[in-house]
Amino acid sequence: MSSFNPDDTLKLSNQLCFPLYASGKEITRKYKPFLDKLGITYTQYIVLMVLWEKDHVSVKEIGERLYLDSGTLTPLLNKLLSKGYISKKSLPSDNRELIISLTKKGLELKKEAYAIPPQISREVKLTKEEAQELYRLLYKVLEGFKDE
Amino acid sequence: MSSFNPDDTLKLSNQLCFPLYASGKEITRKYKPFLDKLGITYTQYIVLMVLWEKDHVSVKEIGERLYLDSGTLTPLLNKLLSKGYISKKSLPSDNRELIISLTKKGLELKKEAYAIPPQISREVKLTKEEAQELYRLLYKVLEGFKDE
DNA sequence: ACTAAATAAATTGTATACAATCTAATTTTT
DNA sequence: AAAAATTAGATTGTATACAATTTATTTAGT
Repeated sequence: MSSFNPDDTLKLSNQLCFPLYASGKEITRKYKPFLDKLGITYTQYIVLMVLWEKDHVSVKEIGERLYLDSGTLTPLLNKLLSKGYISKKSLPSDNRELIISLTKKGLELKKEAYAIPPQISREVKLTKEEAQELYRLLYKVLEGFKDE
Repeated sequence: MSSFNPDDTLKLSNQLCFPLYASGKEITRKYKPFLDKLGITYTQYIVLMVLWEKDHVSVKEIGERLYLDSGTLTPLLNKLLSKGYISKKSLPSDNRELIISLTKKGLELKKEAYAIPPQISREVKLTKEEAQELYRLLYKVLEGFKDE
């Protein structure tokens, strides 16, 4: 019978946080070789994914979708702007809001991105059922964080 | 019957990568208020966790354990050094290796860290079974990445 | 023993992240 | 309507991350 040892709670192997942190970091690293070919980073890629799904959105909405704040998004959007993938214009009805839109070049990049997700999936060694369960649990964690 | 639409693969909601990335980011953010009280960051905390579990390890071993490279660890270890939590000395049998050890202050910090994991667990709205399954799946992802 | 290859950290350069603060614009209160 | 509160982005400062390169040391091959 093993009794409770407070030391155990501080072992990496007993923490959910560490594998979450590490797998998040490692999976984005897996994207790098593919995204390098497109000349964008992972964070730039997910910003474009938001826009590919729904064009003309505010910085605030992008941030809410991706859990990123303006300190990250402002310089990142400037990079996407200078690369010619997006354009900015302020919302006439509320000049505080900055609306981000895809340029033709930004929209065309989507075609090149199609091939990436299946290649990443292949590197994730999970069955379809496991991947679905992981997906469900991760969103449950994320949703749970929103409350407090 | 819905036919396959290549657009769907590029939706955030269809990607495992995004919730991995986001939950990793968000859970470390949850640690911040607790770690602020100790005056350390999340990455510094997991480096200390490695040392609390096994003292006197090389930079390389810390990096392997945490999936971090020297570009991240070197400046971070210098911060822990200047805060007085660790000491450095090179391995006599191989001067390339830098051995990191806890100071008394670094060891004592462990007592203050005990209380943190249970408080984070409380914010993760998963049942014990779900948390275990998530843990298993995340490590399966991480292990799968090691191969290639 | 001597050179080539390999290894461990440090360094350099680029790109996030995010808290905290600031600024401008809009809304709410009074 | 004027003042106060709120909101959206931008800015500032600190701390990761990591690829690529460099340096010092060690090991392997001849």
